Amino acid sequence: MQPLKKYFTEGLIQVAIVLSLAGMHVDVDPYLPPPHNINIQSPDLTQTQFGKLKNSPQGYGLHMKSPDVASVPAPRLMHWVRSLQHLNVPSAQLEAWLVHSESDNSGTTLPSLTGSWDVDGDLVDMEDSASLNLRMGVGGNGELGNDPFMDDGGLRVVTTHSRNQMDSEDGKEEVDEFSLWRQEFNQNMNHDQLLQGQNQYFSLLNEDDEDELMMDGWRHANPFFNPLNGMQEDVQFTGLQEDNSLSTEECLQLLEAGFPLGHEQYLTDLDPVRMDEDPLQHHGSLYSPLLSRQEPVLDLEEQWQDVFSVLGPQDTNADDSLDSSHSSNGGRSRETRNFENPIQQNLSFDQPSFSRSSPISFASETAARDNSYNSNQDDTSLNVSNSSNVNLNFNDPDIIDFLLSPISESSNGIIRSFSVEEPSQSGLFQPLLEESMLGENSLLDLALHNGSGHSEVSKKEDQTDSDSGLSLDYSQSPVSPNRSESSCCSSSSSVSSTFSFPEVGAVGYTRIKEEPMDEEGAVGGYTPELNKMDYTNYMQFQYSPWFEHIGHDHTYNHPHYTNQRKPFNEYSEEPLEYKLQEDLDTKDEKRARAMRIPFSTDHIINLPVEEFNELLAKHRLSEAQLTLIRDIRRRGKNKVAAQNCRRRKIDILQDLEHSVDGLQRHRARLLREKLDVLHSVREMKQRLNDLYQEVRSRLVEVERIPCSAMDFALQPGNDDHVSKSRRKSGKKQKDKE
DNA sequence: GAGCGCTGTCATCCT
DNA sequence: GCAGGATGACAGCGC
Repeated sequence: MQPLKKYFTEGLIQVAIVLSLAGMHVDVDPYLPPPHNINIQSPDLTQTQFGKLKNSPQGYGLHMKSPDVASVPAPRLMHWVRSLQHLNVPSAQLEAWLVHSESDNSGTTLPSLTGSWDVDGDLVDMEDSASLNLRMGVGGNGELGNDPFMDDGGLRVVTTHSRNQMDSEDGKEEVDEFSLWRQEFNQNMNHDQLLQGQNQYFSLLNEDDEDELMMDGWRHANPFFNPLNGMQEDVQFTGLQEDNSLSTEECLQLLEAGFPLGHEQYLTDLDPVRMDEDPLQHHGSLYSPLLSRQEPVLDLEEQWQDVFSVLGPQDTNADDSLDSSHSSNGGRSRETRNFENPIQQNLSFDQPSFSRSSPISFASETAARDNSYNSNQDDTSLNVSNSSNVNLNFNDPDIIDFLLSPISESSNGIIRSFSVEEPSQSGLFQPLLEESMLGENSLLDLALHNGSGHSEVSKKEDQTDSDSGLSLDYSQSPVSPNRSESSCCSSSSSVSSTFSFPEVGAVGYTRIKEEPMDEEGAVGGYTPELNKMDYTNYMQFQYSPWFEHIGHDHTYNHPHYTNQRKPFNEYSEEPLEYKLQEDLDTKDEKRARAMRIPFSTDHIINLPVEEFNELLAKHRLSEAQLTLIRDIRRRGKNKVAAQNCRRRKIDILQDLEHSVDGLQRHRARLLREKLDVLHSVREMKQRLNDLYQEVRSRLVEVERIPCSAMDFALQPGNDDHVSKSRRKSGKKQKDKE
């Protein structure tokens, strides 16, 4: 049995270390020796030290090397080992340290302070708030993770003690030392490792895919993130007073009598193995109804991303908060897991979670690992939940009923430090929300206004789009470089018979879209292929998802758009003699007539090179005539090219206008979605605040706990700040007593 | 007459 | 090297 024990315990430690190094927090405290003579690699020393501790009256449950370990069946150990794989921690949690009781009814509890404890209720270890915050915020909840040695297969006794009581205890130095060592270990190892993972995650945040993943996972897990100040709204439910506690009986009564089965499962039936077996059966109820489950994931993700993208500089804070929360969960790898499976993330009860990543979490300060509720043991307090991944839906009336359920006066237990580390959102968030929404409303109005301004353009484009599908036969273009010589004359004839040119002179490129075109695509020098070649980036942008592509005609070299004032058949069917057209003479025509050029300018310009050369060869022309003919041809072609160029330029501008129009519409839509999201967030915060007030009032009424409204106000700031405040308030309370 | 848009032309580069 | 397309620049023209 001893080898088996050694095998499993060492294996667990190794697995935990490996997972921790991988950025996943695993509470290895119970597996490690006290601070003195630390030799992690020496299980013998560890066993010795903890065996020493175990022998002490306070050593109960402290060390995994205790004989309890040996008594743990191997399959269960294997369960624990396997449970280490489940590191998904939801971000949206409400953490609370609800119930601690002691068998001897001496139980005084400290507000949500973690610590070692003994079964007799004697103080073993106590950590101050700072330590608690460290643990809870950066991974201290690992103590609430799986701890096989805290698992006796049944109910867990969760006891906390005031520091005063702790100080009054004698013979606890050794245990205190161990406590300090654990604290240091958490700080030096877990915290550093987690920070390292956090930094690694920070370094990856600039990547778009990471942002998407982050947003995706966070969107599911953190509906209470404040997009305005970018702060994770750390909300912790902690006790109000130190000298009150919620008795185990009361908790059991709560569960037995009124607490709904579903939530009872949340709070008690948290066997990781069972959850692992069928996590999906829980996920539905674990999701916050504040977020529409029916809304497509991509839609929500898009909205969240849009919101954060619009928030601008606040994104940094948001990222910080996110990073803090996520990194506290162990780094990137863990984040990826969470994002990949937000459901599992909400269902992984066997892994520690952290308050910073848990804006609203509901966790009990318990050392129990199986989170099971065993009513057969009467000397234990209710392990309300594992600190991990128990999400309470505060819109759920069952949850509210549970929180507001009467607490027996005979109870020696109490919900302790029931404060919320966030000021009333109506006070803090509301102005920010209003300001943000106001600003974005202005942006929205502006965007809509701009969009309307471009609507005319869109209409024009839409109208022109009706013509966009028409184009001319490419092969029929007289200026087409691909046009075969054999088809030149015949095709030109057909073209000339098909089209008429009302305008004299060059056809204006601004009128290009007013003419019908065939469906054969672009013609001439400016082909779609050329367009793609020349404007690759533009076309890529044009075909972007949000860009409503409107086809444009680029058939600039179509004969219709060329400077053809005469039918093509005039030179193809008639003799090549110069035909005087006094009314239509251009400068070149006049020059040609003056030089007695025997061809029309159209022939000179539009004939293919070979035919043109043949034409020149057939006639005996002087050098001046030849030069003039070549100049006419060059200018004519250049004129057409210039027209095409200008036409193309206009089309590009129109396309850009369309792109701007489409982007503005897209932006307006995003702003509307953002407003919707902000509205939802505000509603959620308001509901949460109302719930806080209800809880406070109920506590005042039932428990007669004097507490100020500030104790139930959401207060911003880091955990340390709130914890210090809590600690100070606790001292004040003691002083009053 | 100035301003503006359209057009033609030239020069240049590139294919 | 030639032909021709593309394009910026300039000028002319008409409104």
